[in-house]
Amino acid sequence: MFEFMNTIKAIADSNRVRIISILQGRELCVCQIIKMLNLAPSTVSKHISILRQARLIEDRKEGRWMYYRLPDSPSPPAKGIITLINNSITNDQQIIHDNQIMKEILSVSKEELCQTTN
Amino acid sequence: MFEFMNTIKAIADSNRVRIISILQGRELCVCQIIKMLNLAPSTVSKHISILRQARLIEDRKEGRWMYYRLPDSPSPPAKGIITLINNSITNDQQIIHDNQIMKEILSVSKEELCQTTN
DNA sequence: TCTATATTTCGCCATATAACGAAACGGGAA
DNA sequence: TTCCCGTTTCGTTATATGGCGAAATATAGA
Repeated sequence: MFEFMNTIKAIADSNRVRIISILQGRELCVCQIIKMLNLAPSTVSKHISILRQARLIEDRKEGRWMYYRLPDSPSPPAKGIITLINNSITNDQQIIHDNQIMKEILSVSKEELCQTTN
Repeated sequence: MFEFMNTIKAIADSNRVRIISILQGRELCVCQIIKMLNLAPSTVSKHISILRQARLIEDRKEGRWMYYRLPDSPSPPAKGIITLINNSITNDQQIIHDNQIMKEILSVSKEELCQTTN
């Protein structure tokens, strides 16, 4: 029960659902997620730590950059919830918009992107 | 997105997950749910109203009693979440205990049960 | 009508949570 | 080492949430 509730509470925030959604099939660095959500870096970092603690995302460090992705082998609750999110919000306006923004973000080099973020 | 988040937030509380779980395959009146959760009637009523507002439960009034059950035709998010709950916590200690308590509750007539609740 | 009882609503309090900015941390580069 | 920059941690603030008891509501029965 604790693990299940922990996982549910991790996605009981729309910004965290947006992070899970935008990580479908790709890996992103924190500065890209910050740009997408348009929130303060400290706020986004907190959201990410909650998702990671619930094992809904995994990380990889490369130099100064942290990359996040959906787990390669998600736990049963994580798998169920990621599937639920995908099935529930694919046609959502916000999610469609996020994907458009992400296209623009990915068209800019990371060096250029990050210097305007902090 | 709003509907999905509303449904997720509705189950982002373990007492409300316990209500959904104990309503599997049956209809219960409020006093029985109060007994099961061992919380104040006003608290349980609030939990129930949140679940109802999210269309995770339906009600039926019979005299002074309100009966609640899972929806006959749940909305897509409700269906997904109810399934997720069932798959995730069937072997949970708390849920097993709740089912035992519910057996005892159902063995008592409602008249006897409710007079000790309020 | 009046009373009793099941449930809900309201008001309050304590705690949890999301947001921010400032400061700390960690790794690359000068 | 020293500086820079991406990220995280910390402290604060505003709002949301869960809990309770008291009062309101609704209905059955005397």
